[in-house]
Amino acid sequence: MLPRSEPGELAVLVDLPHHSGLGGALTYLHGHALAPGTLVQVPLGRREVMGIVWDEQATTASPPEPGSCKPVAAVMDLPPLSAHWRALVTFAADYYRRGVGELALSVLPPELRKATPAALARRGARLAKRLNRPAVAPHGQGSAVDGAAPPLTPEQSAVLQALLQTTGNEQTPPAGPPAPVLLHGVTGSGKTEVYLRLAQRTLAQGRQVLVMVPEINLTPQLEARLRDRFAGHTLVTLHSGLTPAQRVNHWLQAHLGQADLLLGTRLSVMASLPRLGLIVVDEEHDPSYKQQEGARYSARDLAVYRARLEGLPVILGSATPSLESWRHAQQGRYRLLRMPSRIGHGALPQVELVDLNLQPRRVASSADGSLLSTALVAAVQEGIDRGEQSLLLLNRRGYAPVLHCGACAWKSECPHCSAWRVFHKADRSLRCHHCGAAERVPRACPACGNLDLSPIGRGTERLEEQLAPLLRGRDGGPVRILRIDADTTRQAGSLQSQLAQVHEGEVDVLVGTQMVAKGHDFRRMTLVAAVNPDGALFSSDFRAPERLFALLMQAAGRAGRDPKQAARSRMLVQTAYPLHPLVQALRQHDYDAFAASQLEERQAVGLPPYSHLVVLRAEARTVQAAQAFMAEAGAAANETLKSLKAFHAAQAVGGPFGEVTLYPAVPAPVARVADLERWQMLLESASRPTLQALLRDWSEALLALRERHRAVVRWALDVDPLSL
DNA sequence: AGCACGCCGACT
DNA sequence: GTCGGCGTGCTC
Repeated sequence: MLPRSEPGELAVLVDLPHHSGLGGALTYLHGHALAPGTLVQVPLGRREVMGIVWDEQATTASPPEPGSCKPVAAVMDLPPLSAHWRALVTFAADYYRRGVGELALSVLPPELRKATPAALARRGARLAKRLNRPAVAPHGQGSAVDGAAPPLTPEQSAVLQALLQTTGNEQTPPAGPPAPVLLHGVTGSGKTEVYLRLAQRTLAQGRQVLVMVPEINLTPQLEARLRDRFAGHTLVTLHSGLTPAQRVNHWLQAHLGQADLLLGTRLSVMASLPRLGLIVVDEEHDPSYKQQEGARYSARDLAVYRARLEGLPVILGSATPSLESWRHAQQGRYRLLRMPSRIGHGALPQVELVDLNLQPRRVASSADGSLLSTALVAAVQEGIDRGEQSLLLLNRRGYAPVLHCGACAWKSECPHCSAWRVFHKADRSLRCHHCGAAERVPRACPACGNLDLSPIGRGTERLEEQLAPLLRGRDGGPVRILRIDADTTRQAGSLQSQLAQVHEGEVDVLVGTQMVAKGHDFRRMTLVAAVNPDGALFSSDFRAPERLFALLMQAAGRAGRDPKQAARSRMLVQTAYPLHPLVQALRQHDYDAFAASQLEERQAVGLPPYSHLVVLRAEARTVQAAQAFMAEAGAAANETLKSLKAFHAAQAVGGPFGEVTLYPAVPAPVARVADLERWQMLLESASRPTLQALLRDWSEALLALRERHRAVVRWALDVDPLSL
């Protein structure tokens, strides 16, 4: 039992990395007690930093010498962060193996962390002034009121009816915390209206609503719709695209309870919402909910945890649920509600397979045999002739993925990465998509001087170029092709303006990467084509098929959104594997069949959701350094596992001890990036508690390896990794 | 992580 | 003679 702290001592979290040895709270002095969750400024070394008063806890490291504690420098005039918020942060830090202080401070807006009490007071005054000004309707007439809700379809009614039973209502409050709901609704089935109705009820109860989306820039319609429907309420957004000032203002409005709705990306799951009453996670399958650096949390999983913690309803919505959520629903841990039909008479587009094995006459082919089939070109032309639009999907930007010398077999290898540099014709450059290194395309082969360098394979640039001469515009003029990918949308606002062109009908054919497959409501789109999806069918990444299926289902949803055109809307899939279960399921729009086949495969080899994974990733200057670190880390894991087993046997309590499999360290799929060798080691267990118990001890042991492995530039644990 | 202190090369 | 490279170490 640790001695109780002296009166006047406070536990305060500051942003120190986990490896500093000061992962927990530090002790500071203050004249009187401060409520946990209070923001304070404290001296730390030679600087002054933001800290959060924390609950007294046994893990608080005692100061090296009594009497060496410094006093709190300033107390921020802000309501303390709630016990719920603190519990969420504590859980996330523990589960994802990060320092509590590091995590807690990292989820505050950066501008808030730099703020002084005076600056915060100024901001607060400005926000209060804005709040007192009456909300104004679009044309300045009186207070804004919420917009009218459209009538519900029978399917929406049924789902809402079921949901109201789950979430209770004024007359019959629910018994116990409501189970998470998985809303499986095809694109265009009207999931959003269900969210809106639930939000309406929650707002009417005087509570806040959190709506999460994968990427806010890709779904401007949702924000517009929420603002329109809830014009009488305050909506704020939270995402990394905001200016620092906007971000802190929006965060404060949520924290102060001034905002009724928060629409945001994954980082908003950690927002402070004192009156929170409902969480919606739209497109719950989307990989962008998983943070890929720092604390690698899954915002979807944390949303479910937060809802349970606070006893709130949470709705996960998707047309192609993640297999994790799907399994939970099948096991009855989540409640499954379904919306299988499209609103109005809109049918999902007819999916037609173009069997590349049966395509002898290639309209355009490139060196590696990838091609544009006559069927595809004809379908696009038909659309143009009717004044409709087509979308061609190719998940590869640039002109060609590699440049090749026919004389000496030189290839455009990146000098810093184990990857090819991509040929970008637009600016005549060779660019590495991993480290960003760019160089002008050489005139001649750097190895042998041969002048004849040929591009191999095809990216969006080349597709655009090859397509143009094969099509003619509606009035006999040139066809209007627009390419949208990360290269054409680098500038701020360019994505919006390019999308506007499509909406205005100034484009016949849209060529793009997956970024155009998400969410956009293209009214004139009647054809969607997947040009070359086969790569993902046999990828080494076990989640590649799941991602491909979601992408293609989502892409299919882009076609036929106008019910008048829905009947003749099509999706073309060029594939050499027309009998592949994924392709067959796609053809039938059959998510259930796809999920069943995938789950069967996953179960057979013991992959998620039938097991839980943790990956240790490390980057080092040399292969030897990476391997040496991995060897010691692996030995430490085995040690930890052994003592854990012994402890479990001695205790002779609890359930059976879950087995943990430790796989040998292997190079990452792209083994070298920016001159750093990347290695990884996988741990797998069917028992999450066992894996977590192992992780708690192992991660501490890993910290001790730091000094002896200075050559390892960085390493990190990835709990529940999305890609291996 | 910051931000020190701490010892060795080219310059106002 | 100083400015500055990043190695090592500490922060209640």
